[in-house]
Amino acid sequence: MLDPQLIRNSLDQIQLALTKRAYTLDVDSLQALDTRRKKIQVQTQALQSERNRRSKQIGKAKAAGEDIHALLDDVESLGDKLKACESELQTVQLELHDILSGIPNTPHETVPAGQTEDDNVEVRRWGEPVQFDFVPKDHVDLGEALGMLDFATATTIASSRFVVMQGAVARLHRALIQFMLDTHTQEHGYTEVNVPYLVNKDSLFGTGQLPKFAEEQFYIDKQALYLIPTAEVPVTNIARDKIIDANVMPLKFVCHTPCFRSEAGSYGKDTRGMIRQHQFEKVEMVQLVKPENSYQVLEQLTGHAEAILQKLNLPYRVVTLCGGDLGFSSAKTYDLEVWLPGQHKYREISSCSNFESFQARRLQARWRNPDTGKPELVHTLNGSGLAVGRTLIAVIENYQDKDGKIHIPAVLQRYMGGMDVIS
RNA sequence: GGAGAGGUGGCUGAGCGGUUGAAAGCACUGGUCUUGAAAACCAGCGUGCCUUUACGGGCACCGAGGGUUCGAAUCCCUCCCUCUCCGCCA
Repeated sequence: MLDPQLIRNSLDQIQLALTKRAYTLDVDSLQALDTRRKKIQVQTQALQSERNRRSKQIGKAKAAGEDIHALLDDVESLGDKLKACESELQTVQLELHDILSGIPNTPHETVPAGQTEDDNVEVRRWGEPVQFDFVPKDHVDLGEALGMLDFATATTIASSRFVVMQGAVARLHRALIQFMLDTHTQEHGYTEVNVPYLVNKDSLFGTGQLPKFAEEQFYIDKQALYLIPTAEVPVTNIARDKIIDANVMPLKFVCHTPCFRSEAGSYGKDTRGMIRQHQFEKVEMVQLVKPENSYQVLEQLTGHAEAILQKLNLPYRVVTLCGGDLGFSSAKTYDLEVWLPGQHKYREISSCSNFESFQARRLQARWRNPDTGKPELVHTLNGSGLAVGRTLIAVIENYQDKDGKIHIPAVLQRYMGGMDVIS
């Protein structure tokens, strides 16, 4: 949610910023609604004030043993008027809140203009795609040939967009998780957390998945809980309705969870293999920081995700998302794209974002600024470090040999009981 | 799932229809005292919103949402959560 203060006072500026993400803000109706809100609020509060004043008088008169009938008659006429005003105020405030909570974050000034992912700007590349002296296979062919990836069985168990992993590939998947968690906790200073995989509405609202993206979520009607689409939701919500002590900041959490996405609206997309699944695992980094640091932290956090790819020796590039490709809550996002020989393409494997105070305002996640003594909104950031399923794909495809064996990256061998090749 | 108890400010905890945004204590901040510190004493100390050039004034908030009343932290209803005991269970 954007700062209502800014919306009132600098609406044109916000509108201009939002054009970068091709979002058109209906300035006129928003302004008209807020003017109405203001008028009704002033009126309501005046009536409430009057009622309070007279009720106090009645209290005093009664205590003094005076006759209160005249006073009661006097206050009677207030009631209906006040009720009407209060309910109208509530209606208008709800309407305003609905509109406000549907407006995306304003992009940071360094975010490039553009409509689609084709307009994203490459920042840097790391590593050289391997030149194979044979035609490289994709992870589906490799995994099925090894008997360790089984999409058909998963479909009979659940539906499409699931997978069954077996043997050394299942273990490699687990090894990746361990390796990522160890790296972030031991080398990057994150605290490991374990969180609920089911969350309530308020949590999803807080991070911005609701109300706009309800279709993307798996929902359990009976208990009114949602399966998490990313650890970002439960982990960031650790700070909901809290005032964080300045001297424990920044809060840095790393968390491994499964993620569940309905993938509504992406029917034809990435139907082959493990790229786009209803269920996948991810290691997520989340930071809650002082506002003045957040862009510096975004660079660091992106570096932490890159470190995993570098240790795995997987070639990748970093792109800055353009305004049109930016997520709803994000002010600036770097995507990390790993080289997949099977697709002969760079594909997204991590997304690192600064949400500034956008999520914090929805969450009421604050810290006490020692300079002002007042609670102020924190800035929230997160980044995948990394998407485990896609990392598994990248390892399988980049480390294949002409016999269809998968060589295990050196940093993972200790998690594989010393195994160095899967065959 | 059954029975009971309870949810009040950063924390502990009083209030159970009127002048209570809320006693008291702790914590915190400023001051006095002290070479310094501690102790003691004095003062201050919730959040959001509206209004005002400013000083200030006003409204709302005692788990959430409704209701009764001139007036609700206090009474009634619904829901959520926590704790204790019993049952069931990884």
